[in-house]
Amino acid sequence: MPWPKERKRKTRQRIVQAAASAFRKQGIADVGIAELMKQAGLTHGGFYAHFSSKEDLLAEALAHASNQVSATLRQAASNQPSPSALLSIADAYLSPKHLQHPEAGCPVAALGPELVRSTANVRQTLAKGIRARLQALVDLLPDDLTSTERRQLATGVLACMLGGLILARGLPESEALQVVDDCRSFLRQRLASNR
Amino acid sequence: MPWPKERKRKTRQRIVQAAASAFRKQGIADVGIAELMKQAGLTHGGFYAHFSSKEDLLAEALAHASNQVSATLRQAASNQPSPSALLSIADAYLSPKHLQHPEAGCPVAALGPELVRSTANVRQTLAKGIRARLQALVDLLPDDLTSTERRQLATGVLACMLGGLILARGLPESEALQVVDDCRSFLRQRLASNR
DNA sequence: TGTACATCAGTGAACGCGCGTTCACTGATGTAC
DNA sequence: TGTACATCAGTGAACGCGCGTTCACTGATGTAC
Repeated sequence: MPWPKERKRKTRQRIVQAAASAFRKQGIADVGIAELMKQAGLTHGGFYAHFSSKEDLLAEALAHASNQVSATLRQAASNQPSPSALLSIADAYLSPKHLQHPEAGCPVAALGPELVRSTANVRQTLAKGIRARLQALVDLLPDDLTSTERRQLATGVLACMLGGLILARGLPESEALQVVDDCRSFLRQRLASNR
Repeated sequence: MPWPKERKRKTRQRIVQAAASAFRKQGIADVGIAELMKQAGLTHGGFYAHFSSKEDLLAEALAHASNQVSATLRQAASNQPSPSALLSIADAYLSPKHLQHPEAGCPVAALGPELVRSTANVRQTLAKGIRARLQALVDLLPDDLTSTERRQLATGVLACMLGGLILARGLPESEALQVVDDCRSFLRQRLASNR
């Protein structure tokens, strides 16, 4: 083993991070391997020492972005009592910051439809991410609801968060801020009635 | 005027229709001009007699798809009293048919994030479509609500519809059907309380 | 009524470009002796 | 302790391909006389 074993892992991680940002910012088709490798401080030829193809990297970048966002949302919910934990998550998701920074935000909002059309490997990673997000929300709901009620509530709230962000990004800034605010109000009222 | 003036208009319309389907089905980058023209029964060179660029066509195809979906949803709401009109629209939007046929469905659900990254012309068309959709929902809400309440309700419902469909398309079929059903239940309960 | 002409939607070869991928090579490092 | 060697992450030129766009040309049609 001529090179430190850690070095390759770190390089790979740099590529994945660059890819996770670039894909979310520019879309999958508009990001080139050469550009990505340059961002990681390398030349394009070395790419295939780490990944078998662009799609292969995409799946890893997606998983990375999903985990990143999950962690952020988990933190937003921490130390909040059950009903307002969901609201805190919605507030974080529907924030101006998230609206304006797709490259650091939810990969489903930034790339969802493109990912659906991708390879089986990418689609499986996407499905895994969605299931994890749904489960995380379900786990935050109080025990006195039935599991069906919790699933419906979690699904509806997540759908509204995702759709609200995508709608907002399709509008000029002032209208976009109005849309995310309106979605927050909508969810606040829905969750106040608690079922 | 050597050729019937109607002929060019009809040919153009055929290209727009083919593009509207193909873009929603395969994404913008994966649809080629040559393939599109073939679907319209023409060869690729003739494209530029009708459009100045692929982006130009995209804007028109988007407008076409938006109008198409608006008409479908308007029909779903027709003859329904005010509260259930919104629910009828949600049921149509969150239907298995819409889930399985992005090529004939909502262009925001099929292409939203890609459109946001596109040219100013395309983004303006997208914004116009979103505003029209929001306004259509607002107009269906009863007059005894304030305009703020109506806007928040319409925005929240539309966001949930859009997000629910995108989430569902990221999952295998049986889970996808569960997600759209759960969103419908979520909205039914939200709209039952009427604010 | 018939014929020469102008128009322009549509044809199909060609161009230029960028991208994903391949491959022969390099050179920094850990190991064997 | 020092030196020859094996490894393999990373380099950079090259390949092949597909795509958006251009352009000289065609031929079906309406119009002028």
